[in-house]
Amino acid sequence: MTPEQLAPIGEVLARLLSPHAEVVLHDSATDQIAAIWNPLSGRVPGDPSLLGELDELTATATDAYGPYPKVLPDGRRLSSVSAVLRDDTGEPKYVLCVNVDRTAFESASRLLAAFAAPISAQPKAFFEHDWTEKLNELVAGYVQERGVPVERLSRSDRLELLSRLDKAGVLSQRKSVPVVARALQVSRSALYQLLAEARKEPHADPA
Amino acid sequence: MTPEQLAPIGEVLARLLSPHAEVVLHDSATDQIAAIWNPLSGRVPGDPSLLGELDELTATATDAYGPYPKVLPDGRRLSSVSAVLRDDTGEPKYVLCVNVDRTAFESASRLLAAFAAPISAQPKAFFEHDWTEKLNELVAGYVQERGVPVERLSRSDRLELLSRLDKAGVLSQRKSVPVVARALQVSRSALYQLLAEARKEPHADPA
DNA sequence: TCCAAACTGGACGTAAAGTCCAAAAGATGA
DNA sequence: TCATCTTTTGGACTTTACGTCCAGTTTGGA
Repeated sequence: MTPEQLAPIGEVLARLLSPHAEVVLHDSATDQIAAIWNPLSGRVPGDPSLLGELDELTATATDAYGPYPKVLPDGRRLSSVSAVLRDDTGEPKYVLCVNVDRTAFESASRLLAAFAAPISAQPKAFFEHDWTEKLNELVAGYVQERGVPVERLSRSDRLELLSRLDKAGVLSQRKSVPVVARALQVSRSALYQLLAEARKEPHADPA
Repeated sequence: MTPEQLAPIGEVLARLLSPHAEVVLHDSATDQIAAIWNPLSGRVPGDPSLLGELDELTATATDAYGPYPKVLPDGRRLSSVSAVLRDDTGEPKYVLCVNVDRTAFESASRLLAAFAAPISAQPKAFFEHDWTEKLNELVAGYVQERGVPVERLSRSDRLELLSRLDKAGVLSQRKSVPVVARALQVSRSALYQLLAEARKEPHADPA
């Protein structure tokens, strides 16, 4: 379990709570900040952790702490939680802290009560109702794009096209496999082979 | 990196955001829920994850996804983020998801815009191609229409709702049956019985 | 309270979904 | 042209999801 492996967690939490929270990963060996996302406190990796009290932590039943209150030098109030992460031997290795700035919520909550307006949302039109239609469109589109009829598409063409179909969800439609195979003019076996390949190497679309 | 080692993170996040969020740890090997804290969705460990292609994930620059929108069967709207956790070899091993119930915030969307706004739908691709969304929308819509929660719908209500779901093509989506059954809160068997009935008597829409 | 209708969990047969392989068909280059 | 490498094919085979069925239990009304 390395900081790199844990990074997605920090990243994702920072995003979820942005801009009202910071996420800090402390290394308990060095007692320094190993990584930090969206720092509210202005700290950077390498800074001392100043959490010292790992001993306190080890006393408790669970490795989850908080939420408990904190205050920043500038007066902002925080809610904080901490998770102790242990290595395979059970030794504490990292401490992950999330600090949420409550000031925004507090002031908001005061103003909130008055406005209780419902929000109507537009259900989007999702997957094509008739997936064969979708299939046809995609195939036709591709063929036109290449100016080559299906039966003369190269292997890599088929790979690319199949990848698109897969991403469009056509293949997660019931009983679609044989139909798709016929559309691409390959055998069912070949389809699965191509599919395995297509899914391995995601043919990055320029998005 | 085991679920046990990661447990404190889940615990701590659930506490921090409680009662407005659930935290789910997916095992990408089995595509099942390894652990869940404060379940809003009623899922339990061992349930299928319904995460889509992990391959898609490998394509991206970062292992952090979201926030993106979701809807629960009961109509609550969620903000979700996901973090992909890899083992030493770089293989995806777990996916940690945090789902925050936004309904409380939505009524204050203006004030809390910063919190609720960054809902740029992006990783559409990686959660199973959105028939679950459709399912949720339809169920939520129906529930709202009747003003009765799912678990108290009458038989004929369920029949009607199921008919809609069927017409919307949800049931011709692979692996959807158990999910739909759970959404309607009936057993798989009962679902098939209802379905047979629904298909016999097309509950004529006035079209 | 009792009955009939409905639901449940599980067993079961079937049909797709996927995997695998040996042989055929195409490519490639000397 | 021949030898070799790659890809495709058809088919056998395993696994997974679908759909049916049934006995036992629950539920909602009369």
